[in-house]
Amino acid sequence: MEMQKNYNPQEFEGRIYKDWEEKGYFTATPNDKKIPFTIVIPPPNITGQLHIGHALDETLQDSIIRFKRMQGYEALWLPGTDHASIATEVKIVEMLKSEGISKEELGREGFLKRAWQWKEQYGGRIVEQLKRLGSSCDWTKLAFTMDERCSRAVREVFVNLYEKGLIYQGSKIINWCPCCKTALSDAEVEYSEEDSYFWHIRYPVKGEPDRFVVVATTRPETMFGDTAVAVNPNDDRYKDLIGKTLILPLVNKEIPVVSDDYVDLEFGTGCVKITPAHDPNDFEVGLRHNLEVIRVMNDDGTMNELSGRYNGMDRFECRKRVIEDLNYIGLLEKFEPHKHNVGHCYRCKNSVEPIVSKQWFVKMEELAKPAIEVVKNNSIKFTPERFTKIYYNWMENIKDWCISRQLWWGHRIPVWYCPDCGEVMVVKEDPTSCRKCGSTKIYQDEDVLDTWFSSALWPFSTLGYPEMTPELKYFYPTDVLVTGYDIIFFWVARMIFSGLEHMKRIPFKSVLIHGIVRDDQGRKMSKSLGNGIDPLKVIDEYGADTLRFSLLSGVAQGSDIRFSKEKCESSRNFINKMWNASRFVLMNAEGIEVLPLEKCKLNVCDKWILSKLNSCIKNVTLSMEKFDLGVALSEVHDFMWYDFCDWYIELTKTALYGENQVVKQNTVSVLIYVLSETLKLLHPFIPFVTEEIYQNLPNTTQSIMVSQYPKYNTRKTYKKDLEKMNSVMDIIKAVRAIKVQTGAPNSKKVDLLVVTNNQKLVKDTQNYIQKLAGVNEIKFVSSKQEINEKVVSQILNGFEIYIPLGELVDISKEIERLKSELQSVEGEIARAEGKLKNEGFISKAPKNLVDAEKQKLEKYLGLKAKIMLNLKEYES
RNA sequence: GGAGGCGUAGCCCAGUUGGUCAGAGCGCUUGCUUGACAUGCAAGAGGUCGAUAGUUCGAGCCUAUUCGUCUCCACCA
Repeated sequence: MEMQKNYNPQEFEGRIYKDWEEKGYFTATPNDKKIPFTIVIPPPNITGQLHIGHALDETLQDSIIRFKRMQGYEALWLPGTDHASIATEVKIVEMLKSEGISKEELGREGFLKRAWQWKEQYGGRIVEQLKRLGSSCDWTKLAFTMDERCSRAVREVFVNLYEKGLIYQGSKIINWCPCCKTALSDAEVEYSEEDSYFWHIRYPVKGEPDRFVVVATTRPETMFGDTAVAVNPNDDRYKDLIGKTLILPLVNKEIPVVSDDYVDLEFGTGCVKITPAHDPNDFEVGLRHNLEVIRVMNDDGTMNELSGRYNGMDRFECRKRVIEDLNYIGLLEKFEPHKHNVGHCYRCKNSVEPIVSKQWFVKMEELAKPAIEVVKNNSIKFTPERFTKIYYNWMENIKDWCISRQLWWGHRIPVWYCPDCGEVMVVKEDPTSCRKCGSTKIYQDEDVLDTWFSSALWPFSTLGYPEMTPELKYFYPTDVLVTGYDIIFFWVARMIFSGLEHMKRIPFKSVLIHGIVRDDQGRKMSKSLGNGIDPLKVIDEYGADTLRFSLLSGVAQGSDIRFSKEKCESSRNFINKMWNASRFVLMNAEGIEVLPLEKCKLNVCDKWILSKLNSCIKNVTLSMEKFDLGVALSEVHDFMWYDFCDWYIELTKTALYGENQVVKQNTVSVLIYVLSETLKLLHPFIPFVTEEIYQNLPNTTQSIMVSQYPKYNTRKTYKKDLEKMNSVMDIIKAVRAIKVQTGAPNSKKVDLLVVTNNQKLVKDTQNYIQKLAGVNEIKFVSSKQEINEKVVSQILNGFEIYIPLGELVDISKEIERLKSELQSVEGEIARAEGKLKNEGFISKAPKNLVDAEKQKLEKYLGLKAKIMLNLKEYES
């Protein structure tokens, strides 16, 4: 099979993926002879399609799972999608709106029908996109957070927690989104600083004309819900007011003045209006003082009948009107600009209202303790480690989790009420009648669960929980969870306490945190900026491997990465380089029987590249084990390009273009071996192209996907040959440099005079020196003095090389170079001497270091002498 | 208010436990169609590692302070 000149991914990526899939390579089954390695995918939301951030997440996971699979683990990457309750519902409502329908018009049943259609469409699309990325997911286990399996798990968990008293219903202050008309958990609120005003309002004191208490507020529209004004008990200004009664303006309601430590003397006026129904702190104050909780706002953000004449008005309109009216009646003392943080719904971005509402909660205190413990005792490790602090911070200050949502798309809360006898049934199977009185009029709770309630169970619900299936037994706990730092609270933390509570075991051993993908200017990708990158377009243009390479190259754990066209291009260039190197190897291997390495006679170059390969394997494996994929990738990249292509391939040309068939066969065999091993190292990162090339190698019998990952072998490091080749390479580089610096034409071949006591090495490798450095004839001389003509020189470690000037034109440049070299050598000498003169260094530094320094000094002194000698000669 | 990240070549970033680590890529300069590759090859230029002080025989790496920048958490009405 003929390889094309340039790498062209479109030709093979689709075909290869299909082939893998058909052969069943992605499927993992419990196997006692193998060790399991499991990753569950962070299920993408079915709200739309995959973005570049997903591509990063999936590429990391796929690379890890492919690595482990090749290492011989029973590697399972379990795929799936998330119903994303509120996010999807928002999208569907938008879609309906464009059709001119509201969700209420459609009704719950009709709405859910549309939602499932949506799920089919977008869920399917996401799966296709994952496949195009090359994801080696076990599709036979594809899950969805609302499928039968996961729903059963949700039901089981809810009932268990309820029966333990860890789920309860209560009226508390929650975050309410008036736009989505649902409660939100604390984590679902995003705060941002906004310019507003601090309004100072006079509340008249009852029975004392012209006396006012001035309260400062940012939310005057909630004043109708005020049930007290609080002052600090130690505030001398207001001591006499405590216990008195105030008249709430505009509605002329009587409210007391209470004292509470919560009030800060320094802030505002020192008097705080207390609105228990609309502020979390006020709610607490209200509890302490037994205050009435008066809710003045409707679910949609309009004012209700308790707000008097403002009834029905939107909250912001009401704020404006209240201020105007207070001003009109002279009760607005003043207002000043004020910046404060306002909470917004993480889905629709509208500002949320703290509101008292009856909701379902999970009691967190007991669940959090063991979840903290498993991280403290290292059962679960965060990479990078600094995220453990963020985790502790959240877990240690956690409040009860509001899990009910006033939405339709999601897991409906498994609670049934009996209107006849008031029985509440929390059960695993849908009941048809009241278990107490037998009434059939029972009805189910209208609300659904927070979408994260089901995601929290993902590592075990997908494997069969509550049933102890063979899969659950074998693959749980999973090994690594790969995700962005943005969902540590939403998801990672909740999976940890859920796993511990329901499985009695951690859900995963380590958490690999990555950052977000930014654009080429370092900006976050966003719809408003329009700077989003569609991974599919990148695949269309460059291929999936290039996309993957770009995402992985330079990923440092936990930090954000930039994505740019330049990056894509340099990734593609690398793959193209590798492609062509392979093409070279294959062209030369044609018609030659490839020998196993053991039967090859290895020369110094072969041993050198094998040693380099060996240490590359060691380093790459080490980095992979640490999930440091960026480092691992750059390690193979460097080996492939700088060692294999730039040096080894060039070195083999003397053999390949020579006449000796045995040497040729040996060389081809080594080339094939090294290439094949390198392809394996690269396969987890760029699976398609490595497979395509691998299939073209002679003697390939299987897919590279299921081949064995290269292993480090101490016997395959040839230390002496490494040293020899370093010398040879030094000589070649020196000759090249001299030629360039003296302005010799590239095509011009030069003679080379060498002073050395290691003539054998030069003789053994003279073919390479001649070919790679453009050298004509190599002669040995005993010393510089023996040379009669004008030469340019280079002093190396153990070698002095001289090139007769001949027609080489410009030696002034060489003099310049020598001078600057002299300068740096003198610098080194000064540094070494300084160190060695330092008593502290001699006595306290390790001995080998001191010795090394002494040797260095000697070496540089010798170098200096020779450089000066040469300089003197040129200048004469 | 609390916590954390980052600040190294023109740009974007690597630098494991302090001692050949001052590095890669892109860009730049010079020269090359050298029988795999111009998506390439060869040779170069370019940085007092944000600032200051300290610990140490020795600091990009440790400590303190400071400046700049970004992020997360809390949310004093």
